[in-house]
Amino acid sequence: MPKNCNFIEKLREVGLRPTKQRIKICEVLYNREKTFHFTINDLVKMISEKMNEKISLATVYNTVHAFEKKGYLKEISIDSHKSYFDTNTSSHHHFFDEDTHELIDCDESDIDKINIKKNITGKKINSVEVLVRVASDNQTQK
Amino acid sequence: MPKNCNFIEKLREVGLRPTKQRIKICEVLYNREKTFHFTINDLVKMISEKMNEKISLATVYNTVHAFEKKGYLKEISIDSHKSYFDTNTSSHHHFFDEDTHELIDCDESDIDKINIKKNITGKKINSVEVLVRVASDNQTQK
DNA sequence: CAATAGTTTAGAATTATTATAATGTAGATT
DNA sequence: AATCTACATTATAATAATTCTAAACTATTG
Ligand SMILES: [Mn+2]
Ligand SMILES: [Mn+2]
Ligand SMILES: [Zn+2]
Ligand SMILES: [Zn+2]
Repeated sequence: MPKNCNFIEKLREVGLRPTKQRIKICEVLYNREKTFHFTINDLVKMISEKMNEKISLATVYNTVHAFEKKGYLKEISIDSHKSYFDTNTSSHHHFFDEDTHELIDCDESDIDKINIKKNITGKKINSVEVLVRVASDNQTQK
Repeated sequence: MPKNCNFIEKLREVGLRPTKQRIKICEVLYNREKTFHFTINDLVKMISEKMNEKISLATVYNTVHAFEKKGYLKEISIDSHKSYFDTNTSSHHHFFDEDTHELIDCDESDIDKINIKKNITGKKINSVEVLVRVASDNQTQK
């Protein structure tokens, strides 16, 4: 965790111009110990809270999608009503807390290898991901 | 597959009034051999193609969500840009064809039992579902 | 220091979904 | 069968998320 990660270089490497807005977004997203999950709304709030300047919503959308295309971010679909993004771009599974609507990572090593007996002819498997929906234990004794 | 399924009774059983709109939606959804996946848009098209009368979009939304709440339909999240529904309400897995954006069922029996080693304290598992993303085999030799 | 290609921005446009409120209807009551 | 009432449908308006637009700005190149 270098104090001042060189996001300029990182951005250049993938052909994105290191503008101050993109560097700011990089800082919010990647200048931390652990990966995390966020919605566009979360990100906009984080930026406006942690920084003094405001960034246009369009720029946030554009940059997030540019990062997604470059493989810097991963989009997670759990709730069709919200778009979640993940700074952990590796293939992994999730718990989704239906009480808090929180996403929690689950490493591939936390789940035994998944064996799929069926296959689709002419198609190749790109990813296999598990979504485990969880909820509070005490409200289940109906 | 009775020719004229008694949707009126079915609707009454769960406390929904059997209006002609709901019966029409039932026919489109359940008067077939196999379960299937659809978006609201698909459903509206199906109704207007198969039937002569038009049903208000609001009614389609309301009815689909009423059915979902009653457990007659299940919502599937794969693509945050689209809401898919499933007339197969049992717990099952899916293949998602990234070329055609088509959802294909995968029975629980087609995948070996999934063993989750991690658990979230205080939380109970509600469901474990797998999403297998597939794509054409020949475009993968980049 | 231009010139240029790429970027940001505010605001408009689009799309999906939900809310509203007036009208209609199924089923019960007389 | 006429009337009543709660629930439904409908057209339309409102909202929310996302994308588009086109003008202003800026990082890089020469
Ligand atoms: Mn997207
Ligand atoms: Mn829904
Ligand atoms: Zn994750
Ligand atoms: Zn299905």
